[in-house]
Amino acid sequence: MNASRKRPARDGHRAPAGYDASKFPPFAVTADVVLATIRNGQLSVLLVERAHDPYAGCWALPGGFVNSDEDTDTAAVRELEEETGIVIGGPAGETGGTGYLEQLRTYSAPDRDPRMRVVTVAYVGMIPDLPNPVASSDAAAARFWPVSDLDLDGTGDGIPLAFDHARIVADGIERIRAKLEYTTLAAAFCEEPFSVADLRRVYEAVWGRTLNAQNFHRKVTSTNGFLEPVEGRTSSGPGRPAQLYRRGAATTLHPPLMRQETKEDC
Amino acid sequence: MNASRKRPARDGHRAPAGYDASKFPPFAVTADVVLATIRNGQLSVLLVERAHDPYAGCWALPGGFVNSDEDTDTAAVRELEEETGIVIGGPAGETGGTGYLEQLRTYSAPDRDPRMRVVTVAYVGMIPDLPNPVASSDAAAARFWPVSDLDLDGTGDGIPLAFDHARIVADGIERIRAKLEYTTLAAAFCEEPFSVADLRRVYEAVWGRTLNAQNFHRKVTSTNGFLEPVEGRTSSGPGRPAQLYRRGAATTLHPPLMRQETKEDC
DNA sequence: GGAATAGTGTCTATTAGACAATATGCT
DNA sequence: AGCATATTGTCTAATAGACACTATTCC
Repeated sequence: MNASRKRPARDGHRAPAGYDASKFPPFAVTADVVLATIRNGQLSVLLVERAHDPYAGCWALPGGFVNSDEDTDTAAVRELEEETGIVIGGPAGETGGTGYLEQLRTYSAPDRDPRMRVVTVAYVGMIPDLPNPVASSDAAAARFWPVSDLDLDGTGDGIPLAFDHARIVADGIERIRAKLEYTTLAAAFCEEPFSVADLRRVYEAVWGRTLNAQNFHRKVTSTNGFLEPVEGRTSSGPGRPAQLYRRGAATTLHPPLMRQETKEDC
Repeated sequence: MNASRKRPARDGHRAPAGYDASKFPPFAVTADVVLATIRNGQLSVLLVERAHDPYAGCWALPGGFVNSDEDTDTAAVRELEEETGIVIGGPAGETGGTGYLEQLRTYSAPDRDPRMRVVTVAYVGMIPDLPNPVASSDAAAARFWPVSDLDLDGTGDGIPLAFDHARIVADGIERIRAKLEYTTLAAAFCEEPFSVADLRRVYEAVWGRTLNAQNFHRKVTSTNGFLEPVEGRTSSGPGRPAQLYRRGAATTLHPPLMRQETKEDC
C-alpha cells in the first residue's frame, strides 16, 4: 500500500484502477513452505527436487508463484498440495485437513534468485508423520529429510538446498522450537489419538534433548485444555498401556515449558 | 524463488537472466513501519497523513515502494527516514541510530489496495520518545498518535486508518506486548541513561496495567545483562534519586516477565 | 517373576507476589 | 518535619526438577 507516496506528483488523485505500472519496480511473489514432521524420532522437513535450472537436481522448499487473485496464505496451501499432495490445515483448523500452518517471514534479498527479482513469503507448518506423505504432481520428487541431514549452516556437511532455502529452513525450525515452549502446537505433530509419551517424544525430537517423563506427564496433563482424554489405551509393546488423548482447545501455555535448563544471564 | 515451478514446460533450462516477465503475475512490493514510542505515558505509533487518494487526508503507516536493488529491511529504514526524518537502529544496533526494528509480517490480500496489487512487508519498531520526532519530507504530516486514539477494531471509535493499516498496527502492538515478556526490548523505548522506574513505566504503558514497583525492581536488576549501571542518579522531583542505567548486552529474559497474572487454563 | 513403560506422591530449591522496612532526596 | 520515591528484606504460595514408589502390561 501507500502506492501513492514516493511518487506524489504523478499518481492517481482519484484514479483507482488505471495505475501506471511503469512507476513501480515489478516483483514476482512466491510462497514457500517449511513443513515439518517427526519421522523415526527425527525432526524432518518436506523438500522437493528441482527439475530445472537454476539448482536443477537440488532440493528445495515446496512453493511457487502467488496468483493475482489470491493471498499468500492461499498460495502456500495450494502450492503445497499441487507439489506434494499434502492438504494442510490452518490455525485452529480453519481450512480443514490436519496439521498447522502459519506465516514465517518474508525473504527479499535482491539476488536471492539469479533469474529475476523474487520476493518469497515463507510459511512454517507441522503435520503428523504420514504413512505415504508425498505424491508429487509438479515436482520431480518430494520427501521428508531429517533436519540433521541438511546443510543449514553452510559448512558443507549435509545436503545443500537451493536458493536461500537453508536459511529459511533454519528460521522455520527455530520458530517451531520456540513455539513448542509456549503453545500447544506440539500436538499438531501427533496423529490422534496419541499418548503422553508420543507428545513427549515430539518435544524430545524437536529440542534434541531428553525430558523427565514423570514431570512432563504431570505438566501437560495438569494444563487445562491441552489434552482431552479419549476412550482407549495404547496396546503394543511392553509396559503399562497409556491413556490416549486428542488435542484440546487450548493454544497457549501459561506458564511455558522450558526448552533449556533455566539459564542465568541471558 | 522456485520461479521455475508451476511453469515447468517453458521456463529457463539455463536462462538465468532473460526471464520472460509475462509468465508470472507482477506485484508491487512495499515496506510499511509500525514505529512505537511511549509519549506522555501512552503507547503511541507514528503515522503520516496521506496527501492523495485513495484515503487522502487519512492517517497511514509510513512506508513505500521497495526499490529493485534493495531488500525490504533497507526499504523500511529508508522510507521511514524519507517520510519522517527518523533514523532507526536495527537488531543489536546493526545500522546505528537508536531504537529497534524487526520484520512483523506480510499482508497480501488481493484487494488491500484499490488501485493495484500491492503486497506489503510490515515492520515493527521501538524508539525512545523524541523531543521533535517528526520532520516530514514526502508526507503531508507526521506525528505519533496514542494507540488508544485509533480505531483498530473497526468499531468506529477513534481515528480510522488507511488501507488495512489498522490491522497491521494491531498486529504490531501485539508483537510489542508479547516481546516485552521474554526480551529486554522494553529498554529500546528508554533514552539513556534511564532509571528502573522509567523502564517500569514502559511496561505499564505497553501492557496497560500497573506493576509492583519493588518486585519489578528486583526482577530487572537481578537479571544479568539487562541493565548496566552508570554514573549518576536522577535529580528532579521529590523522592530518593534513582540509580541510572544503560541497556545491557542481554536480549532475552529467562524466565520471562509475565504480562498477566498467571492464568489457569490457557 | 522380571523387564518395561505409565502414572502418582513427595521433597527441595527457586521464584513471584505481597508487604514491611529502610534510604535519601525534595519542600 | 513530612512527603515522595528508591531500594532492600522477609514471608508465603506456587512451581520445576529430582526421585522414590506404585500400577499394569508383555515376555
